[in-house]
Amino acid sequence: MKKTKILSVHDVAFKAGVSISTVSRVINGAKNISPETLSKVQSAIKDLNFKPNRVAQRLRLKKGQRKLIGLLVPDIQNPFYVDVVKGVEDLAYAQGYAVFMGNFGQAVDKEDLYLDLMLSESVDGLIVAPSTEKHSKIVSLVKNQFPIVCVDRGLAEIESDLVIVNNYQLAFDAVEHLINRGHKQIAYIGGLSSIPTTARRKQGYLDALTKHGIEINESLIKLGDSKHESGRILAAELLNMKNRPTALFTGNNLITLGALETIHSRELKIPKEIAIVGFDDMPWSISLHPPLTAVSQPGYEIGNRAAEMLFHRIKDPMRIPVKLVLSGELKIRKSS
Amino acid sequence: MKKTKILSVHDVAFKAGVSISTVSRVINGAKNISPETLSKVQSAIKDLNFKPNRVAQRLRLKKGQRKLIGLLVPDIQNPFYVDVVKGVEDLAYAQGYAVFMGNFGQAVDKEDLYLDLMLSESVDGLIVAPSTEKHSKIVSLVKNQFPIVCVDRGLAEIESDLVIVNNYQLAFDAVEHLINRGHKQIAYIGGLSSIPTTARRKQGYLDALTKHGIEINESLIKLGDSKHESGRILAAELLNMKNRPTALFTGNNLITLGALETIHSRELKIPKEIAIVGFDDMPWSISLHPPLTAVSQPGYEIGNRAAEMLFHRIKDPMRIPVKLVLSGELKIRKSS
DNA sequence: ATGAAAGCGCTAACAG
DNA sequence: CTGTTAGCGCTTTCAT
Repeated sequence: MKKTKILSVHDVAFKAGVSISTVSRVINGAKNISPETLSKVQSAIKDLNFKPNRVAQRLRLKKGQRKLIGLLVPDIQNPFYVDVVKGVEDLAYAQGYAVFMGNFGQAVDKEDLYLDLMLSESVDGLIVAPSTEKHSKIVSLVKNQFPIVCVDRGLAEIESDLVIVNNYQLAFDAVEHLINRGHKQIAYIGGLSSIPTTARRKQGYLDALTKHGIEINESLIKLGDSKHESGRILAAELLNMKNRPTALFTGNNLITLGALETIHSRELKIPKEIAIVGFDDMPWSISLHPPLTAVSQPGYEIGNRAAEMLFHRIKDPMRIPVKLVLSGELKIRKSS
Repeated sequence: MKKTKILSVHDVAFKAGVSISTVSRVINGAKNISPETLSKVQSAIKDLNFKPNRVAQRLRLKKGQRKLIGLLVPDIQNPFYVDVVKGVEDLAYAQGYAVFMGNFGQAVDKEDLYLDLMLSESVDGLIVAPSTEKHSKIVSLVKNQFPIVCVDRGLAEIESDLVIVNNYQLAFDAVEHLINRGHKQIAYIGGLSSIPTTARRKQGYLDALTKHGIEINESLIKLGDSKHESGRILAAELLNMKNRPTALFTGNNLITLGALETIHSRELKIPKEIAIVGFDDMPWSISLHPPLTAVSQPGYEIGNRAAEMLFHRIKDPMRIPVKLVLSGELKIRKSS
């Protein structure tokens, strides 16, 4: 039950018989230290099991040296973002960075709040999936050269580091695939209309239809909020139509799962009675009934490269913005 | 492109024509402030868009007042923990706490590292799912009255706040259900053997078998590492046996999904040729082929209550430890 | 090669 | 009711 006192450089200095600045020097691997002093201090640190207080360090250190980055994702329930998170976390970890994560669940006020939180925590930089293309806070940060890299979604009217996939083309391919399977009544269930990717994917859907001379039917386009629930409900609306679609193109992971729930609850046969291809692949897509045809995005890779880019930018805040487009893939399985 | 200077209480004080302590007072909602001073300072804060630096605040504040908690989860890829995280985050957010999250991917060294990181970040308390029942660092923290609440897994030889489900009983029920369906060759695919829940669930499995006079067959018990991959491989081993099991009880989410992948790749009919019930339910269990019978744990609730308990403990570090057992439920669907 | 001292931005006595 | 001052634990000149 003994109270573990909180140790400071003073304790180490005392134990090693040196000054606190010397302790600080060995912590930070300064070069001009005599071997004896070095080992004295090192063993004092080890004996005491001393760990420098990161809060104090961060307060003292300046921009770009604090070894902390922020990561702001829209929805941690979405497996795609989980992969992204893992991708950045792994690289950060490997480079000695800690990551402060915030999950804003598509709520704009929460997004802002987290943004403020991270700034107020003095992060060296930020990885963000902006909820809209013109998020003013984020835009002004990049304008002010604050290190930011965007993932999954970019910013309008300003260049920033960015890692994405080609949403438009991927959606186009997915829909064209459906058309090639003979479908003409193809519906699109998208996420929040304010989210850039929603629009891109929708455009891909639209253009694929147009290219093949299929008339756009607005009632076949449903935009919800990117969550499971919304996929479930919107799919139901679609399936309730007198002239209902024969195929569904679902705009993300969670929407797909929600739509699937509706389809199954009505015991519709996939793909006979209703075909479906989803944006975002999942580790268990193959275990679904039937195995799901899906657009696979390299989430882990996205996160990884984003972290890499951020570290570069932290080192050089003025370098020109880099836009990295990673490639996705349509995985054709049995649902289409 | 203008450089946004970093603001401090000084700037606000200057603008409002008061001293920094007054500014600090209004930030912290002190009571003895004249109305005029208050409004002067408030508008200065608003005009400048000043946000106090949390790093400095935390350095200065003492234990229990820093409004930051740490959350350490084993595997963010596991949907169960995602729910827990959300549960914690939502309550923390509502109470004005920030949460520093670490995901250690079952790697003990990473777990330790994150633990150190959070302490060194001066968190007020910690919510942890300890990788083993006798994690020495965690044990010694609770011994030293550091506010900690464990989720999903407890500690041996010491009382601590704890939120769990009755893993033993739930596993027992699941297996008994399989027995009632006529199965005698029931296999168990568990996670890391060092994880407390793995043992509890295994014991439930064992006892259900014994109760019904079914002999334990050690070769039907496979312990892996709690991940998708391991479920896939272990299920394959099981299905390769000459005298293979007719039913699988899978120890968690990811293992279930992995096992399902193997089953489907061999085109085995569920539940005819192989039945399966999994520990952990998922939002899309119903969309699997066939809908999965699963033990449902209230992840969100677990996180929520854990956060609640932590806030209590932070306020009163000496109070007696509380153990909260939430109830789970066997959801019988079509895979068994 | 090492120590003394200033200061990061903030809060909390202590005065008045 | 408000201002002055002393640190929180650390890094970093500036001396020596």
